[in-house]
Amino acid sequence: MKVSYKDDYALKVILDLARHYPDELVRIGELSRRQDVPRKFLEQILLSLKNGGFVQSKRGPKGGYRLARSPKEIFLGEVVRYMSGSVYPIACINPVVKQHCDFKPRCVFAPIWRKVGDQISEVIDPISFASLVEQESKLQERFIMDFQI
Amino acid sequence: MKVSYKDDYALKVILDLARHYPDELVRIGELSRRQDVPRKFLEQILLSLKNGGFVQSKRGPKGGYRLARSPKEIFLGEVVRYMSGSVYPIACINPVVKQHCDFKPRCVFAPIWRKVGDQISEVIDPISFASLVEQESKLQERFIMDFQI
DNA sequence: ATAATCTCTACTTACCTGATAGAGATTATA
DNA sequence: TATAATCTCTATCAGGTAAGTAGAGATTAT
Repeated sequence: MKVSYKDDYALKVILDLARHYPDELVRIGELSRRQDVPRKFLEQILLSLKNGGFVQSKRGPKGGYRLARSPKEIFLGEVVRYMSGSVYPIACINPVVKQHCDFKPRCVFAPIWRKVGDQISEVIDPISFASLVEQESKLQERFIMDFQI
Repeated sequence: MKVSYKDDYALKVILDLARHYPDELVRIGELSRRQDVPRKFLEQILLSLKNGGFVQSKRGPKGGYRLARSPKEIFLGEVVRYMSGSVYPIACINPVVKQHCDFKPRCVFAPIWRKVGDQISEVIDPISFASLVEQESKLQERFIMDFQI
């Protein structure tokens, strides 16, 4: 797994939308400004997230984006897997990729990479965007406290 | 972490050398043939592994490569970290890379990626190449058993 | 002296990432 | 119903990285 800029942008944008869930539609322009993502690039990312079933959109004036589901039901693991394709560190392990190495039955590395992928999943699968929003407001509080002291 | 072809080649070659430790010098040509790695590419990889202190070389007729240390003292984690630079999934976490994102103190993702990297380390750090050789011969036995039955 | 080996640096090719461009479709509202 | 604000879609581009190739050079056993 490698978290590219694109993936990182996607996560930040979903987190932003999670903060505004469920009331407001958020325009691409706002997301682009707040999250510091190039606008035209963000358009593509949002399109992809829409196809992935993570966000919904509305066109025209007063249009914008919002999450397709509650932030409680969107998990970091899902999004990462959708954006970056797999959580495994090598292609031969990814079940989607047909590619297989010739020595497979006797390869001592395959089980290790499988385990690595599984460990990654155990970290990121249980984390919901609702929990991240909560986490964030705690960090924010502490930040303000530190500032006042 | 992403295990590229180059990284994968490096691991296979070290495993091959571990099998021949400590007696024999193994020539690039043999390694290239056995591990199915393009010869000129392998030359570069071995040079890099030499600079990393993993292998030693001898030139001239009867020259070749061998491990610089016992396979018991060479661990998967070391080699992966040396070859692919870092075990963390995103650059802002890697302590070597100075790059930092502006929102750092309030970023809820950073601790997650840090944890992912740490989990990866816990999987690959304790695995020695000696244990992989052992593992491999067990697999080989079972393979022959299955074949006879 | 020769041949076999490793050493070093430069180059090439293809693909991927991050980003930009611009025309098109939809919708609120004056 | 005209207009402007929004999302939608596809093409293109620049730069970097991965994978691999090439060839001249250094060392050493015999």
